[in-house]
Amino acid sequence: MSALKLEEFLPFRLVRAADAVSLDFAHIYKQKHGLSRPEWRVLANLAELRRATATEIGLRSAMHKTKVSRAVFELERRKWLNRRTDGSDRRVEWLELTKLGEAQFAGLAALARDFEKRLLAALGAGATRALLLTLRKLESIRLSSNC
Amino acid sequence: MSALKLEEFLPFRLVRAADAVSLDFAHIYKQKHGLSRPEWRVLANLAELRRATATEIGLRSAMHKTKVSRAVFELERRKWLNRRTDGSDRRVEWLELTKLGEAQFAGLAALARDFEKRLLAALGAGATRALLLTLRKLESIRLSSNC
DNA sequence: CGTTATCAGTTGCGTTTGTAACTATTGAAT
DNA sequence: ATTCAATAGTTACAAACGCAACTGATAACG
Repeated sequence: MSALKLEEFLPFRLVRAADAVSLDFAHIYKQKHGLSRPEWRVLANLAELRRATATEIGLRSAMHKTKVSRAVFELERRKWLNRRTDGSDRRVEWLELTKLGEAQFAGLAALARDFEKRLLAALGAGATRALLLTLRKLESIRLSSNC
Repeated sequence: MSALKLEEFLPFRLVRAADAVSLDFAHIYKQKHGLSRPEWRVLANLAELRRATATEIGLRSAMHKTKVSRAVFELERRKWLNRRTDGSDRRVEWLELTKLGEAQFAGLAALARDFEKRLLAALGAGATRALLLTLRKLESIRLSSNC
């Protein structure tokens, strides 16, 4: 009657798969550098953007601003990034990696690309492309009526 | 050099999409019944299995046993489920939904199926099937060397 | 201008989480 | 039989989290 097949229910399956894969990868940056996931994300975003604000990073990676704030604080403490207040709007702080931060990231990025390569090999190029497309579609849909 | 395109990096994309979809759905059971995600999961598993142990539920939904333990406690407090110690192995506790629990679940399951239907409509049947298959493949792969 | 709203980012605080240690029970080994 | 390992589940504690309230700064509007 009220049957709901959990194994075919996307919210459930997505979270379980995402947890599995991301925990698997998290093992790399946690083990090797003691980074948390928010810290890894800030690092990766900053490596890609060269220069960004905390808000920007939060938007791109769907992280709460307090998470970003704390991750930035920790990376700054490690001297992996530095912040500079914007000249024309002193609310804004521009973040960028230090030489040290870039170097640390380079090592991690190599591991990430390797991980990526193995995923691609396991799934196949077509399925991977299709997956990325489907994920984008999923993100663009807002189904329940939460504001 | 050390470029890593985050938007094409699966661990990142999977988590972000899963967060979006599951938060979207979580809105339903949080708003309507004040359930947490672990609680919802225990409820759904139990509705499907009719009878299960906490360990079993933890395995099926990849939840830490303390999470399951606390969710079970809360659902028992609400009298949505009851536990009975196994006759031949008194370590094991069999869980099952009460009439109340089943009734509450029935309402939620209807909303879940509706949510599911809208997802299916948005993605298409083929893409949905492909997604589920790909997710299964992802879960079966263990890439990094974490034991 | 002066008031009010808005925005970037931080911090206080209660809640949720995972780790590790614990209880209780059963199975295995000598 | 006695000891040791393994298992189901709970609990204590510290870390991580999100919300709401805050500071400081700019923009918008009368």
